[in-house]
Amino acid sequence: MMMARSNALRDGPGRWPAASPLNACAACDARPFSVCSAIHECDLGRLAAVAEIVEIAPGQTFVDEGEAARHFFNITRGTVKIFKLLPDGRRQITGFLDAGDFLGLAVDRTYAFSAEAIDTVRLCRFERPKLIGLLDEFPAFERQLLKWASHELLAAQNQMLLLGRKTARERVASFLLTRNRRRCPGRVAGTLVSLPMNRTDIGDYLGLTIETVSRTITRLKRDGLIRLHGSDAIELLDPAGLETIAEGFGAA
Amino acid sequence: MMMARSNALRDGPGRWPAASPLNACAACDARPFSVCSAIHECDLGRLAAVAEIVEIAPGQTFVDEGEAARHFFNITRGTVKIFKLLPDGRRQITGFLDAGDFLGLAVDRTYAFSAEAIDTVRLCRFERPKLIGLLDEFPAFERQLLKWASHELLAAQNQMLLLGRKTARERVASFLLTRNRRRCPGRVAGTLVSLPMNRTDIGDYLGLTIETVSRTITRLKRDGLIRLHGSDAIELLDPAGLETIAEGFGAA
DNA sequence: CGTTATCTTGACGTACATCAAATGTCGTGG
DNA sequence: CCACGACATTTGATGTACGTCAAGATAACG
Repeated sequence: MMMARSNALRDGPGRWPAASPLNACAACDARPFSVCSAIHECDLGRLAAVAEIVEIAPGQTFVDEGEAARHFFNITRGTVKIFKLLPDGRRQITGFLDAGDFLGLAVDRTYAFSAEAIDTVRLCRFERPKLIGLLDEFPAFERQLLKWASHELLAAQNQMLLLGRKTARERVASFLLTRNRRRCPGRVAGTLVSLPMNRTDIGDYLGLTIETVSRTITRLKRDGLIRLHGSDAIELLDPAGLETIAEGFGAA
Repeated sequence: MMMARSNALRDGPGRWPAASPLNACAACDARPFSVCSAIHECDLGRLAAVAEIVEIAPGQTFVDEGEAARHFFNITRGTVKIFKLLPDGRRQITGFLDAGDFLGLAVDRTYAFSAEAIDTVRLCRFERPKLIGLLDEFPAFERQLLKWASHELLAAQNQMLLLGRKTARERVASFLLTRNRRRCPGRVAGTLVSLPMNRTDIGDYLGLTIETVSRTITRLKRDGLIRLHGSDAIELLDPAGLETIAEGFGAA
């Protein structure tokens, strides 16, 4: 069984600009690939009016499982981890969210998950009633949100397959490929995967221990499939080979 | 590693009534607890016009992973299993759907899952463009669908926690409780859980083998937590005790 | 350059998988 | 009603992938 981990959160709250300038949304780097893209440029004022820009320090938890759900979030910079805990400290990370990702649907009055910033995160925070009001006003926005939910559901099913039926090697290969497919602002399409999260996080995402993750990465390296650039960036030397492993053909 | 299973599907197609009477939706048993409840009684004709009532024989697959996604579905009777396969036959069941459940969101042009009837299933089938047209027409319907997607997302996160971090005993206890919490038409709220799916399905849902499922059930029985009524119904003798196990307090 | 956290590597244990066989269940037909 | 398969479930014996425990090796940092 797994040990509780040190949840070393910096207790200083992030900066919380009291109000967003009306053009904040227009200037947002993340808008092109976020749900907000559904709102026409000329209506961005309405969106900005209900958005509060918040900066979260690395390691800071900004959503607590079980708390009354008061907000939706849209990540505009950095990476967030979403997780659930068992009483003895076992943890399952159910997703990593990057710039452009929307957060807060998996809720039933109270949050069903916690969320913590991995690096410095900037996000837009929406009070739930206000955002829901916006859905009434902009049907295209609601449609986009439904699309996002579908996308997340698809990812969740893939993750269930991974957690329920894949080997450690298949899990790590899948993880690296999934990470590589993300639009990371400032990264050209290529084979260098940046991993802002640490090995413990990767383990808790893949249903493995840190040791197994480390050993598996070492083995992929030995097999010439990847190369490490520091411990937080991995180059995919043979994406096709990794794909074959990830999809479970290794055992066929 | 897991073996490919006998996918004994009856190849006879189900009955496909050519058209639905206009009052079909008004008479539907599943409407009160399905997404269709968002459409007002007086507009049910519009819904019925795009719904095709289909009956699926036990064991018949009616959605194939990778096929072009042409339909949405709403289950009105029976139980369906949703699953993903790996090339060597390993299978992960990502959900069981009962009357009132909606199916078809986790899609990206092609279906990301397969769906098979467990018992005799009756469902409403909607061509995707037509249902999407209905969303434009009835915003409340779209809202309801977003709510359903959120609900599914929440369930998916719980399942990820189960698959990634729970023991076999915790998984089976969780499964029984989740099954017991469902609205099963014709079942009074109580402690008798009906299991239309077989042990192999349960194993593939919980990320375990059939043998482990069986042994775990036997042990829960020995411990006085459950009692078997045949092999497809289980009585929860101590729901609170099961809850304690399911939530992982056993190891705390 | 120590100090400390993170990552890697090694030795060993275990929960669950695999392989194999017995038992139970149910439909079918004599 | 009972005998007989065919299949699902349970039980048993054994294997193994990954977890746990314990050091080292590296990297981050003042």
